[in-house]
Parts: sequence; C-alpha cells; structure tokens
Amino acid sequence: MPYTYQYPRAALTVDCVVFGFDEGELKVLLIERGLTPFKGQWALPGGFVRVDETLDEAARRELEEETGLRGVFLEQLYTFGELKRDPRERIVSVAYFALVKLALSQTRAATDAADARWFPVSKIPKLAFDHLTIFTTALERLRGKLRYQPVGFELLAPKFTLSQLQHLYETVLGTSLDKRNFRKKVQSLSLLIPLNETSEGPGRPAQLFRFDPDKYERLTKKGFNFDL
Amino acid sequence: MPYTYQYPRAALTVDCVVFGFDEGELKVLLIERGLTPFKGQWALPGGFVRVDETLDEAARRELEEETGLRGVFLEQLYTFGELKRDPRERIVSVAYFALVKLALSQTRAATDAADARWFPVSKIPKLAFDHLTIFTTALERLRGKLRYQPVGFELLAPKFTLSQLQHLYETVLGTSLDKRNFRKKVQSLSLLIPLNETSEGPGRPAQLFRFDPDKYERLTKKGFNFDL
DNA sequence: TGACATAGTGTCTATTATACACTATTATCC
DNA sequence: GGATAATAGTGTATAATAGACACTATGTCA
Repeated sequence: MPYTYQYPRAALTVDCVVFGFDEGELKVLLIERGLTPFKGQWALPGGFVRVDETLDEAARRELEEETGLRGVFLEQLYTFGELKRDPRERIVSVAYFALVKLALSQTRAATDAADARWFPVSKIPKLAFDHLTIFTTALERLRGKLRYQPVGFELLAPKFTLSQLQHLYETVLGTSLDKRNFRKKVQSLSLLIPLNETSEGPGRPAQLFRFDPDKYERLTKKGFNFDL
Repeated sequence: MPYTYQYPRAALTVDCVVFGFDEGELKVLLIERGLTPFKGQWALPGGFVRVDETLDEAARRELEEETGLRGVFLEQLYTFGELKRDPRERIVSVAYFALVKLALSQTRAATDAADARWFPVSKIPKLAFDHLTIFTTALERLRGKLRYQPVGFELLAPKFTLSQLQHLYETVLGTSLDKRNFRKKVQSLSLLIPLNETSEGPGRPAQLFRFDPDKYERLTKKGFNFDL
C-alpha cells in the first residue's frame, strides 16, 4: 500500500449509461456484477479512474473492457458525489452517457462482469449503488438533447429511412408525430443526404439517407439551431 | 501522512464560476491566490473536497470561506479531468456555476485568498490553472439556460422592473430586443407578480415585479416550457 | 413650466406549426 | 396474374406565434 496522502481522498470512478435502439425499443446496456459489493446484481458499466488517464479515457477504457464497445458517441453527464453511494468507502463517480448504433455493434461481457445485456428502458431491473438515479438522469438528458441536437443519428445505422428516424423520435420522446409534418421538418434542415439505395423488407422500399455531420458543423458555426 | 491506498488517487476539488449583474454588466467573481501555485494570480474560488462532504456542500463551503457568499443559486456545471491541469499533481475538479443577486450581496476576501473582486466578463484577467476554460464553459451554459429556464431572476434583486429584466437578457445574450415584444412574451408566461411599488430614479417610475417560483414549479410539472 | 429621462402600450404582417387522407410501390399468396 | 398486405410518400388550408414598428404617459429637476 505505497500511496499515502496527507488528507483522506475519495476514490474516483466513471459509470456509463449506454443507450441503443433496436426492435423499435430504446435499450440500455447493463452488466451483471462479478464482484462484491452487489455481486450478481445489474449495474452500469464503469470502474475506477486511473491516475494517468483523463475521465474520457477512463470511460472509453471501461466501456471496452466491460462490454467490448468501441468508437461510440460518449459525453459527460453529471458527477455523483453523495456520501454513502458506495457501501465500501467514499466514491465519487463521473457519469457518462453513450449512444450506440445497436444494429451493428457486437457486445460481449468481459473483465469483472459476469454478463452484459441490453434491457428495454421500460424494464430496468434492480440496479446496484445509485445507478438508477444515474440512469434516470441520463434518460432525461437524452430526451432533452434529442430535440435540439442531432444525437438521434447516433442511435441509427449510418443508412436509415425517414420512418426509422420518426419511430426513434416517437419512442424516445414517448409521443406520436405526424408523418408529413415530421418529414417536412426534417427535410427543411437539409442535413440528410439521400442515397442511391432503398430499404429492404415488406411493403414499399424506402429511400435511404445518411446524416451529414460536416454540414451540421458548418451550420452550427453560423448560428444555426437544430430543432425537431 | 496517515492515509494510504492500494492505488494512487487523484485529488478532488470544486471550483465555482460566480456570475453577478451590476451596473448594466455581467460580472464574475475572482479571487487573488494567496498560496502557490499561481500565487498572486486570479482564479476561480474553490478548493479541496473533504471526504465527509458532498460535492454541493464542498462548493458552498468554499464559496463562503473564500468570498463570504451564502444562499446563492448553485448548480453543477462540468467535471474537468485533464492530466496536467494542475502542476502539482493529478487533480480533478468538479466545476459549479453560481448566480448572485449582486446588488444585495456583500463579498469579502478570506482564507487563502488575498482579495476577491468582480470582473466584467469582457475584461477577465489571466487566470490560474485551466480556469479560463471553466469560465468559458460556464458562460456558454448561462447563455443557453437563460432562454429556457428562469435563471435570469437569480441575477436580479427580488423586486425588479421589466426594463431591468430586458437589459439583463440583452447584456448576457449580446443581442438587442424589442421592448414591446419582450414585455408581451414575459407577461404571457404569467410568472411575474406585479407589486404595489414603483422604482425610483430618473424618468417615469416603473412597475416593480417579483418572480413567482412556486407557480413556475407547478407549471413545470404540467409540462410547461419557459422560453424567452 | 418646460426639458429630460424612462415607462408603457397595440396592430398589422410574416413565419411557423398543425391538422388532415389519399396514392404509390413492392412482395406475397392464392 | 390479380388481389391483398405492408409500408412509403406527398400537399394544402388554417391556426398560432413571432416580428416589425412609433407614439403617449409619468415622474424629476432646473
């Protein structure tokens, strides 16, 4: 135990709320804890911040170690510092929220985690620590961001139809939207590039689009406001 | 040095970006550091988080110790965790942003601070650590919040005129607003209670108002959206 | 009492949001 | 190969909201 300090220090962790959208549902990735405390319970992926990595680095590392996910959209959410949030000792956790193109991604359980599994946000099991509070905060943030920032595209495959985009908005926001008005609004942003491809499946094939992040960047710098 | 741990730990601090509005200007409260590092330079008020207090408690305590301020609007902003942000060792800082009814408040310098002083946001001196980054983040947040949350009232005295409110919005957002349209919009929210008092000073006395936070709470729960 | 300083007020127009229903294209099944 | 099922795609009329715009009102002070 070679690390000594003049005053007691809280330990620092990161925890990630990872959202995915699949089968018409918004889902969250949870891991089954392999170690005490709360061994066997479901929890958010996360772990201790090393002294030689930034918070963002720690979040990405833990995410990959515990779930196998890489290269996802990741953003700091809030820092939770209640005194008894961890039964072992004083632990402050910097929470992140992540968005995953679920259809494409492979997840796996690894290191310290017995299992990793996607849960619909309407069927979250009992969570370890204060992870339910963190999850709730993240869900509110996602709902808030969806309207005025182009984060929805992070949850869809790179090529998507307007119907898929609309279903995403309806599911996450819990509302129902008028098809014609939605399409009008989306198209008026001119941030979607129509591809020379159509979707497969039953019914009439649909035009596929991709989001144009560069154009969004340029417009943002000119004071443009995304709003759906 | 009695506190030893198995792994090295970052130290945890809080830093506060305190905004006030006075003489038609948006100002920030800075302290002159009395100790190394950066002794003699200006910095945000803040300090180490004790192991037996929450982050919010630490922010309020440091704010009072270093500036004498109590009972102000305080909200967590962002957590800064770059590796070399402090030259001494690895320090992670949870930043807060605070809004003060400046006209009323008394500030004083204290503990570890040689001086505390209000600076117009357009004339910020060179700041210690990464405090300029923190300040910039806070200013962006304030501008963003002003439009869709009733935070402006936290910067005004409890009794204020519509002109004062408008000037606040114009100054912080850096725009100029139409008087009649602004008043129409504000009044349509019906969150201001007219008082049986008028303002002093040159020109025609103005109706004084106060903000009704209870009504705002009630409306918020019913899905009301503040928007100015 | 006149000049100065600031408060307060309404209408018309343009823009944006909302409500609303049918036709089009593909695959499948008989 | 024609009917059916499934989903895509399209336009207009109305309501609501936002924006432009200029004069009168009320107090103080010289």
